Amino acid sequence: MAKLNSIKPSGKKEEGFFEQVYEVVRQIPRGRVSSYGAIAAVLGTKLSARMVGWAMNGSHMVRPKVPAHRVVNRNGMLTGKHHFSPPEKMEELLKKEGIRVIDDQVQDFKKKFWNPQEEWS
DNA sequence: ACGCTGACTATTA
DNA sequence: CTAATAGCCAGCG
Repeated sequence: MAKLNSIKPSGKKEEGFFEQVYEVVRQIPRGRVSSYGAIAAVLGTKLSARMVGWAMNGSHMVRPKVPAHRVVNRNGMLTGKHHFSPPEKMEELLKKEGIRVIDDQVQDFKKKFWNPQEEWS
């Protein structure tokens, strides 16, 4: 385990890349899912979707809560489900939203895919 | 200031 | 078809 902290909100306002990601993810409507690459593209870092996922790391403590469970990888796989608490909560939430999740994979992901660029001018 | 890590993505073997 | 590697950007020690 490398660093357990990674992101630490030490009272300082983390204004920047993170808040941007949170905003976009919060725009995701219920019953829809998005991908890191798509969000990254809106932020301008489409070449590095890693930053998006990393930002999500802080989404857990960010207020208001960020629907990170609606964000999956390009394959529709719940790669970040292990970062939830508990991880099974992610697919459970998605299922409740009407999204079919089988084997950590979003069914009809392409159909449920929500493009942030559409809502994000 | 330099280096490392990271919930990804695309390309090459 | 599956597996492995490279590229990417931003924050923290």
